[in-house]
Amino acid sequence: MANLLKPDCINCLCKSSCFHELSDEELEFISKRRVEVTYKNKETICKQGAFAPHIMYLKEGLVKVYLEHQDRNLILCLEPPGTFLGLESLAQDKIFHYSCVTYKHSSFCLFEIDAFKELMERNAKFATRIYGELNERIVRVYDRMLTLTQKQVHGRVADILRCLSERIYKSNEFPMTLTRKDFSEITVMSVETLSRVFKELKDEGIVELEGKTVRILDVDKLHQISRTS
Amino acid sequence: MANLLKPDCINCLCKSSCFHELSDEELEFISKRRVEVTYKNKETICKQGAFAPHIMYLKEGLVKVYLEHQDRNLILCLEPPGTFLGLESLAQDKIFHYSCVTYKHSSFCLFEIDAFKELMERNAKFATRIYGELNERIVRVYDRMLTLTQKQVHGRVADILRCLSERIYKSNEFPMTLTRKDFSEITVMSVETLSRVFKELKDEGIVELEGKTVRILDVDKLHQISRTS
DNA sequence: CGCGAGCTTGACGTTGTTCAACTAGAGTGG
DNA sequence: CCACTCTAGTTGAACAACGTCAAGCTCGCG
Repeated sequence: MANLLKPDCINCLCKSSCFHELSDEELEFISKRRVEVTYKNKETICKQGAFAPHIMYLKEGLVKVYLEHQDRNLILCLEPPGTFLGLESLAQDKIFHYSCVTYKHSSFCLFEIDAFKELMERNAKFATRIYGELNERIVRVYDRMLTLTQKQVHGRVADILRCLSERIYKSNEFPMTLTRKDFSEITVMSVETLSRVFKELKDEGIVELEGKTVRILDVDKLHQISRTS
Repeated sequence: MANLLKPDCINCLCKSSCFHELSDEELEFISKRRVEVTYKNKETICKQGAFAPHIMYLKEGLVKVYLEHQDRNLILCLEPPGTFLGLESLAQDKIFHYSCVTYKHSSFCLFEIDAFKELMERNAKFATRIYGELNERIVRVYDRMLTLTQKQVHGRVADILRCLSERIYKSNEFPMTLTRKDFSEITVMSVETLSRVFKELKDEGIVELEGKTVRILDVDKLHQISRTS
């Protein structure tokens, strides 16, 4: 570790805004019950059904959160840096309710689940913030459910492109780290269908998909496709 | 009102178990910021996008929670008595994130949202219980998402029948208060397809659907259909 | 140069929707 | 009490959307 200062939650620059509610004493408490881990691409961060010993905070990278179902998976959402994973395991049974896998090299802070829970019970404002995090996720999942059940293939592809552009990378141009297989899993369609939809989007000049970058050329049309399914 | 005692949260027999965490003083506090309302069948309880002035607690009845999307709706879940509605509006913007409509005559307690929130900040154990309620919902929604995106029509119908039998009515025999239209909306398919699936389930002796009662005759087969899609 | 993974393309099959016709039962008015 | 209407439900046939299968392409890599 190049940094002379032992990293901790007090001085951390990438900590969640939820932690702003904590006193220095509380930050020190949680800092002592925290470890940092990095994962390579395609590594499993947590496994559906396994014990949940910690809450995970994604500092850097990109992960998919998914349910395992027979040979197919259902991707619940993608998560960019700055999000907690495993919050669903706090309340009931300390079992992971989903699996997570990295889409690229990613680093995490892991917090002992009991310490995290204790902090929530001690500090109501912190609890409220965490509540808000979970809440944001649930509202996003509602929306995703709408996309997957009510929209046709074009709308679904448009929605995921918008998600990557607006929520994950916050730019109209972003790297395509996902393979066609990944992307088809997220949009819940076959790779072949995805390929055909991409072709149409390219032909109509709505997106550029050359090499390893995606460029959204016509945001309005993409929105329109998203709306009109 | 036949009851001589003014109804309050302290003596209420159908209050949420979350309220067991509250002191008498806190119960009195929330009781004063509470009203009771009853709705007839098909009445709208809350409207997606509108201000959320209260948290709703379903004492008796049955409601559908759904997102509005163009001319079609996406039903997020059904809720039986004993559940809170509107918890998603606590954290962020005090806007209802979904609409709710009764499926039959239903009665609610409505709690002022700010009072509810204050209670959560004052009493961490109560907050934890409410957190748990939201959490249970999110996990259930994940599962529903799996059903709707990964299973074929037979599996989806089987899942909803199981939901009604196991979670809502807790019996293998229950009244069919839903119309075919309602049911098709829940299972996300056309009424015609639903009709055909019902016919097959009847023909195979798995369920009985005569008149206004549903009787599940072969639970194992229903589970199997649910699993094998 | 050959190999293989990831991607694309076309032909065809499956699933479920749509449209239209028909049926049964409930409610209404004469 | 009966004819009439209306709605909910059922059934069949045509059709659309998407998946599957198979073949071919492209590009990086040994």
